[in-house]
Amino acid sequence: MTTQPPAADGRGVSLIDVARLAGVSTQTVSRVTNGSPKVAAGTRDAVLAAMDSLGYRPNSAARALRRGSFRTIGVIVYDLASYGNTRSIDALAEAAAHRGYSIVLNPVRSTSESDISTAFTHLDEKSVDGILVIRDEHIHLENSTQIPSATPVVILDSAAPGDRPAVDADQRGGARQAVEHLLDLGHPTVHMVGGPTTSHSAAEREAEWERLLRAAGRDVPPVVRGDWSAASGYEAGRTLAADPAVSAVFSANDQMAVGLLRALHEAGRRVPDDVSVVGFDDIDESGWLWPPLTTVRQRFDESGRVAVLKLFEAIESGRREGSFESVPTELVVRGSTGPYRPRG
Amino acid sequence: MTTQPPAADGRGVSLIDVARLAGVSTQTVSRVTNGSPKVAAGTRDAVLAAMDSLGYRPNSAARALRRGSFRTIGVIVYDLASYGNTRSIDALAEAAAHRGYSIVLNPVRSTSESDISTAFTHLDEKSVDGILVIRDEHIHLENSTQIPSATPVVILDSAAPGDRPAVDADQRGGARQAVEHLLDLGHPTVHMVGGPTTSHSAAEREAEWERLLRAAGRDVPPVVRGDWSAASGYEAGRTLAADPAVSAVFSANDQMAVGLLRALHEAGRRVPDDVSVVGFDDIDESGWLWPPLTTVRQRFDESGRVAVLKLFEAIESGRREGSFESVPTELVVRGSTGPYRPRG
DNA sequence: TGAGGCCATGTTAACGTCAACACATCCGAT
DNA sequence: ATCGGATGTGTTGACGTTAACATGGCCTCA
Repeated sequence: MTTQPPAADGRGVSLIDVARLAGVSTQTVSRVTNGSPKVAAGTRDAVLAAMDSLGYRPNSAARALRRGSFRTIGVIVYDLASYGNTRSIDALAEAAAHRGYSIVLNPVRSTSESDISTAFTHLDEKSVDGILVIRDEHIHLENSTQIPSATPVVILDSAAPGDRPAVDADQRGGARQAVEHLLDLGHPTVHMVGGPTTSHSAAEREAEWERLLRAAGRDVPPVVRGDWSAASGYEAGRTLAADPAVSAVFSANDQMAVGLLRALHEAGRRVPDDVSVVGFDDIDESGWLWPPLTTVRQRFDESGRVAVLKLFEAIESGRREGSFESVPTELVVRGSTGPYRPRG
Repeated sequence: MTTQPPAADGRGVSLIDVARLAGVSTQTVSRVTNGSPKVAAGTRDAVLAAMDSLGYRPNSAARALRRGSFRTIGVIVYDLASYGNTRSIDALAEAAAHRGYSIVLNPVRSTSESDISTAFTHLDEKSVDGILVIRDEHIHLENSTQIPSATPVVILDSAAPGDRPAVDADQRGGARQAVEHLLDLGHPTVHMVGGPTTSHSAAEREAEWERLLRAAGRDVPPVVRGDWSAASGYEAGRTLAADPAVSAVFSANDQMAVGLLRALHEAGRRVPDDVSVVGFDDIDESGWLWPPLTTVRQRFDESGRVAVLKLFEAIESGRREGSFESVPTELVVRGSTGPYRPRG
């Protein structure tokens, strides 16, 4: 029952100790820990008993050295503190743990080549079995000779260059849900608060928004651009609030929508009576803002899960090229959107 | 310039290859990688050149096996998706990376003994050099024989049992800043939206709130309790909005304050004219809510940094007992608080 | 001029695990 | 009786690195 203190001597208990106590060879002990069928029941029990009384734990460093794999996947993430990324990582870590893998976290500050290379090098040294890159910008892996060709890489949150496997939310589909919802409510057109130009998802959302407006023969007003922050949403909101033609706004994320709502309030434009607002992400607060925010929910956890599965697939199959997988979004209608009412 | 593909054969390049190419012994190469001073400049250059042309990367599994340390610290976190924890982890990872350590992430779902034990066991097998536990509840490490006594543990976010080193924001000080701010504004008393009873920080904030009210000879109204979520804040807000005596509310976190604001809006109680609200945390959105939220800012990044430093200290000194460190908070006054105005 | 010491380098062995092979049994089929 | 083939177990060596010790050359100082 493992209540023993971990052996008087400072060092850990090894296969040898267990083998000695059980009166077998180390190889037999190894077979037991790895669940080999070629062990007699009696022997197995004796070994298990010995392991238990000694409090034996396999040493994964030795294991890793021996088999070249550490049962570990490296995660390179550019903005750990963002809502979605955290969600994805949480789900991803669980999925990985479920398979007996651990996560080595590697937050990267800047986009610079050298930072990325360093991260890859670092992970390579750790003998990770695969690498997951969470990144909403276009990634130049081409230059990264740092990635040993043997290590599979999956990109999360962005289209991947070349033929690498990638996972992303269905940005286009989500934007479509948002824009169609607003058009269905009778709004003559939809204004857009866009994300930063470097962002892949921002570009996708905008492209789809524009495509739909054109397809419906509506005006395509200029994009008011933010940087994802609530502060930038507020700025955008001040601009939009000043324009009486604005009756519906699609914000590329919820945080900017928060600032947007405040700007509209301050300008005396009521939501949703005067202006309807749709966000993107469905962060925790969205449903409890005033008014509660209609938004496009991303299944971040699902993305994380899918990404790990793809990675395992690559690890196991040894294949390096891969397909793109898109995770569906869902429109959540709340109080911030309503039917179009001409000014009067 | 490492543009070479990593050697035609599948396996990695080892010390032996480098040594052979440079015409020295493996030990000398090892000394170079570890920056030993006892290497002649000429030899060092030759070795570096060889490493470079071969694209050599040290194998950390072998290293770990040899020296029993993996230059890795394990992080056990109970709620990865929470704003503060993410911030802390981000800062902590950077501080660790700075010292050449990596982070193994170990999110834990439940509080159950077995879950915790599993996490510890898992990390122990990974030969981590230290463990950081991020947890806002009281932790029963006593029962965890799983922790090898050799591995230092630092607790972040909570008082630690026994004499283990711990780091936490100055919960009491933060609560004091909030309550004193409201009393200074002339409010006869301060109502409180509390966090879950299991939470350490919630308890601290409440205790201080109560202490201050008593010290000032004010009424101590019953705590309206939430679970940190905006949804629960909304519920709490409905209760408080119905009570005309409520003129100032201290919410144990910002998320609940979001829901609280909405409930007050809906009930027609204006903020800050009728009711002042103070939150805790200073999440990204707080400054852009309507009205912008006065709140107590936690320096999550600082907490993370301090925790790693403490851990390194423990790793290096070998000492296991440790002190408690508290990270100061800061009151951020915004639009949600104003002077007391008797109803009328 | 020789003793002592420092310096740069090499040699050996070991960290804990597991794959590959070798070797006993024991079984049933010829 | 003999052989082929399971079945369970032991032996050997290697994964890549580094600590500990060994060596040989050169410098300094008495």
